[in-house]
Amino acid sequence: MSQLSAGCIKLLQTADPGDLDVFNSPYVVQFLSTKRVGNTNPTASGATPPDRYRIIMSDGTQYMQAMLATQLNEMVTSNTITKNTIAVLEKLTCSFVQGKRLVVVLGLRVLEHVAEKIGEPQNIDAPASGAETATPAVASASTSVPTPAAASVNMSSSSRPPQPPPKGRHGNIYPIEGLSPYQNNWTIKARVTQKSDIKTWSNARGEGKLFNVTLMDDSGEIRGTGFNLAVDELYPRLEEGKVYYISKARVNLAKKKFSNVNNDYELSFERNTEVEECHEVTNVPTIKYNFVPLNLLEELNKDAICDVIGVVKEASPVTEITSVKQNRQIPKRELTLVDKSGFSVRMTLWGKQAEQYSTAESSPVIAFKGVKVGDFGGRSLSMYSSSTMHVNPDIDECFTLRGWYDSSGAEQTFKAHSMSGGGAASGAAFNRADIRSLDEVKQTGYGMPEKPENFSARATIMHIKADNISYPACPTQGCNKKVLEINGTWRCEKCEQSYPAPEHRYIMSMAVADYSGQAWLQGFNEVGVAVFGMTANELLEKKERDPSEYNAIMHKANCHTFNFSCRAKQDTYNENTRIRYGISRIQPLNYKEEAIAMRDLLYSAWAR
DNA sequence: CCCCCCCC
Repeated sequence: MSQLSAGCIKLLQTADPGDLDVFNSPYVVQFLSTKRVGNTNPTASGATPPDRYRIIMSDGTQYMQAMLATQLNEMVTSNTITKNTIAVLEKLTCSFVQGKRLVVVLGLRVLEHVAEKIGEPQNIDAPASGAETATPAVASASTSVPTPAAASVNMSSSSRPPQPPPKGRHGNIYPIEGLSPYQNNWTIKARVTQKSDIKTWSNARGEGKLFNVTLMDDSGEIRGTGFNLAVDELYPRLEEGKVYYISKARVNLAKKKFSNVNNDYELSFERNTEVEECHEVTNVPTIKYNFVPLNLLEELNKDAICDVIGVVKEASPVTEITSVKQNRQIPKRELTLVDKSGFSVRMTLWGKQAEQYSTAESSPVIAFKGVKVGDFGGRSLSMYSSSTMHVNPDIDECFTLRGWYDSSGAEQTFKAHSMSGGGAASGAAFNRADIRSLDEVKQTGYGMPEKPENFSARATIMHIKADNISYPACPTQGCNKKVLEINGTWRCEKCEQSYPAPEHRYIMSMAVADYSGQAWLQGFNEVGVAVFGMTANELLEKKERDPSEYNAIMHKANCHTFNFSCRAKQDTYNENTRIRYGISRIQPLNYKEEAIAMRDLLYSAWAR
């Protein structure tokens, strides 16, 4: 029988995600289970997303969860890998986002099938205390704790500063990790991996301007900030991507909650701070990425920070939004990114990033570091001012994507993260672990202060409003506009066309209840299709043919329980302000799935 | 000395 790579699970669970030596080593593991997860599509809205498999792999001592890349799904469906299969992992990727490590198996080779589990492996996750609190912002964690192995992959040498002692004035080259307020007379040799816009502020304590940079060497990274005069002096001189000797800056304690740079300290550039460009750039790593494939974005939590790379399929013009909170106009631009996973996702650029984005090249590959995961339309991405984007970076992933897109990707259609393709409905994915009771939603004023809020609920239909259950809509794909009958044809004002017949679309208003109370939920076409199991055209036809059958269908729709993703939004109509609850997703209960989730919940409670 | 990261 094959020898499992004892200890590899611990390595995979603890290594720096950028440590290629760890994640490309040929570990021998045993699969304890393969489980299909997520993503059934009950609204009959068309394409089904690819299945994904979560696997449990063991080294005989410990086991951990991982995802199987979708291109390996066939190994599960064909039973090439099953429970107890022993295989060599040939390629893995690892992302680490908000305390949640995501290991994806990209390549493996089956060695043998055995009858039983080897050893008594323990769940490596079980006692993981402090996982959430460890590193709030993780994209940076990987860059800031490089192991020597990881550094050597990026650079020609794995040696660390301070050595060899550089010639001339830059005697004491310190590693960034070694900086503290107790050190003086240091010099760092670091690459600017990120430079912000110049920001101005004005508050009770005064006003001014500032900028920040992220500085990185192969020991770690640190944030540097320049205020006022230092902006004038240094902002033009520090360029993203270049390497500098920096000395005589002040080392302050970092306020961690405001920074996703993993360092206890940060630099403040002062009047006498010295900055000199360095042209001899060995030992100074370039940005390291932990790319999350676009199809796996829904594995990440809202507000997680991650790295992605994709082809820009579309780029909107710059528009301006009005930030209510800040009372100012902010330029923004939307990009649509796609990748080989077959998914597309929207990426929002802000401010200068939005304005300066070049549309000269039609479908560039762009690598993003440190972007925020949002839940608009299922999943969306947004840049922070600390995020970076690199167009056509000189890295393997970029070349791979370029080749794929030019040979086939450009012709492909892509799956969006949203269930409701129409765009009218939007909202977060259903989150079983975070179901709200209807009473809580009402009592705590979800959606109250003008800001729409998403929540998940599990509720049972009590009553469906029978009048105005649908409207005649434009049959043009994606239009959905109400059409008017004029002389026997149906006119769409938006498309400026007439059609022989409309396509009826549901506008559902229904009372639902859970153990805590009831609420009225509003839903569009997908909701009606899910509830009645037929299109609005079909339902109307039945109504006209046999009203009693229609009544029976309406009646039968009651008392069914669904998982809902809802959006609470304040709404004023006829001078009445109230909160309306829109359904962005509706899923019939899958009792097997629910039972498994409850079992897992019991197990996890028991494991603690 | 900022620390907001926005909108649909």
